[in-house]
Amino acid sequence: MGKATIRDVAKAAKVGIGTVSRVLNNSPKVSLATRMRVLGVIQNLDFHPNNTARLLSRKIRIHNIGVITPPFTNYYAFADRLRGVQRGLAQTPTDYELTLFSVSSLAHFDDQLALILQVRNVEGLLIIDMDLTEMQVDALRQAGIPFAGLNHFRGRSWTCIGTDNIEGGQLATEFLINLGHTRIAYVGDDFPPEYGWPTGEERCAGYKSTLRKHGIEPLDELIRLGPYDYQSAKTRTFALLDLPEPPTAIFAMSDFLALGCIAAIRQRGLRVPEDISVIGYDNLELSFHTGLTTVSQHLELSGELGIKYILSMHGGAESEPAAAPSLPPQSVIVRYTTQSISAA
Amino acid sequence: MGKATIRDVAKAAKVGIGTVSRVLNNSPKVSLATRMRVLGVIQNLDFHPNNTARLLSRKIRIHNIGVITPPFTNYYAFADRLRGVQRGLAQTPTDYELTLFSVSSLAHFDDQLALILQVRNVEGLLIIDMDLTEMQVDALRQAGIPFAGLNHFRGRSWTCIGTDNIEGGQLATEFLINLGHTRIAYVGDDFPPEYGWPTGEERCAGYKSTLRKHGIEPLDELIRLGPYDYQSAKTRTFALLDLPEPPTAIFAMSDFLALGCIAAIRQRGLRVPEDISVIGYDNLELSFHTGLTTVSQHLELSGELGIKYILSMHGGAESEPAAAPSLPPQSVIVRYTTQSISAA
DNA sequence: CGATTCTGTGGAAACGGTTCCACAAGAATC
DNA sequence: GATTCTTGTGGAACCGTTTCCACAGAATCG
Repeated sequence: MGKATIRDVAKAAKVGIGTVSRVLNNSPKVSLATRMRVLGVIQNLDFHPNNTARLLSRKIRIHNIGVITPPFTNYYAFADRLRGVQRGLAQTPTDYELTLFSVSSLAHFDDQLALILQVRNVEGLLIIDMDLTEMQVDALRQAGIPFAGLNHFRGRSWTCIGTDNIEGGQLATEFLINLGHTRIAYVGDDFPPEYGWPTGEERCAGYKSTLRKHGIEPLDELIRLGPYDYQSAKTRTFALLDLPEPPTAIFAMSDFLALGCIAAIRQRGLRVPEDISVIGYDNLELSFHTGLTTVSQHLELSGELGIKYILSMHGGAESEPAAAPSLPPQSVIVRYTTQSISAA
Repeated sequence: MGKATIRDVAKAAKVGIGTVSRVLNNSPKVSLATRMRVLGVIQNLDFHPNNTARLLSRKIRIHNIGVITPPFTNYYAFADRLRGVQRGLAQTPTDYELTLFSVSSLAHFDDQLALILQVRNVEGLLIIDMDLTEMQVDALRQAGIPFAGLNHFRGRSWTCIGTDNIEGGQLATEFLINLGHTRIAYVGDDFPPEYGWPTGEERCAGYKSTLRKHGIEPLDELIRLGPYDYQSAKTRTFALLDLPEPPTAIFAMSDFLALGCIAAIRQRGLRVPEDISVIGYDNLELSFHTGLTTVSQHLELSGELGIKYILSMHGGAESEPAAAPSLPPQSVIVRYTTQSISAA
């Protein structure tokens, strides 16, 4: 059922297949009577034309690039990357389309990837903020689909376009230390996080190593890990504020969580940055508007470079992949949520 | 050229087409020597398999819904809507994919639409923040593609999922008047705006009618129209502040512009809301984080209802379109950028 | 009234892959 | 040495449309 073809329709309406096709395409050369009869049969049989056959017959080739997107928390980080992808695509005069696959869990990601591999309806793949297993990488290579991750993970054998998270963690921590802070808390996600990406772990490692470099021992009570959401970041910040000796600065693993921290601090009647400094990570467009000090990781640019990389791969020889594009160095964008401890 | 088929490859490699297909699909039942020879020929001829033929032959049917997105200003409004679309799709257990078409100008929009109609690679269409001409509507209906606009325009013959902009304009203005303001400025886009949507015009109409209802004559010097961008909103706000008698409140046509207004006011050393109140329109997630008072227009929900509407259309009879879903009434979300004039 | 156009219509061939059956030739088995 | 099994291969048939050519019958024309 539901598998009616144009031939079934033709038979049922006692016309030729050409006539059915003409009706479907609103060709004027069909008499009204015939047209009505055919349309009736189409309704009856619940016939839906198969677009694949249509495209094949018309010799239309469609090219599209898949974009795999993580679940919905921190949507703006994804949005900033996607904007870059669209911008990059618009700058290249090609007829590629963008197909969005959204993923609701790690298992679902695996399914989606398997489906994409099987159907192969995509000539390139951009994977936002998710990690790949070696098996998945092999499968992708096998299938000859150019792909890149939009993010950065250390030591991966595949192209990741993003900035180094350990370095970024060091940068943020160094910045706070230079401001005179020594009691610096870290608010981030669990290890291993739900979606298997080591981003938070790396940023935290950068935080710890920098503290040690300056002779400060990282304290467990100042490192608050948990689910990656706004509410939870608030809760963990409250816990920090309840400490006998609260931190004077917080490094949040992302701007999204940083906003949760700030909300919690203000809710307690404390001021940012006068009482506590907060630095985030991402430099979302959102963070410009909220005046958040943060580490810029060139989200939008990563999307733009990513799509261009994919497009460059597809034209030519797949044996020698184009050099992975690299982003400019990340840096601390100083705004209004951090200040020197001596100024307090 | 570039049009090599599997048969060309077979001929050139002196093998059967079945063998070529087996090489392409990594079937184990091909001897190494043959495989290498075929791969060589594939490289030589620059052969790329036609995926449409593949899908047809494998009897795989792909269903996708197109999403047309406006240019890149105010990307977060689009992102909030898109998030709703993805959420709605995830809630429905179907195998639809989402294809993104981005549009860079009105002419480009027309081209894109024509292309979509011609190729018909899409079984439903969600049009974000763009208006359609009657011709375009007819063409879409003709093609039998269910579609909906994510926004709201008065008196359109097609389904628009959004909240009424005149009402919203009234709501915002009424709110400011109730706070005691009488010198209320409006900052919005040009009429007719670049992309042909009357959103700004309608909001401004609501603003004017509400002023008049309260016996206040709208003043040209307080109505500042111009390009839809952040910088320009700042410039226009500076002009308002330079007036002999500046406004005590500003109604910005969108949260995005409102943030520009606020930035300008603060840059002059004035305070929001103590010196000037600002209300926006949209209730982006961003606006929650910036503490902006605004009119909620249920952006995310519009996406969710939109995709569900499209999906419901496609299953059943196209003759009787499902009732267009309607959003809950909009309301003013009071945050921290507005206050009573007497409190100053 | 026969020749010519026009209007609808039927259906074979084509689009470019996959799949399945047939089969050759060498290897393994008895 | 005859039989069976295995491995690799060739190519027809098929997927579901569009398109083009052929053609019947009605209308128009000289």
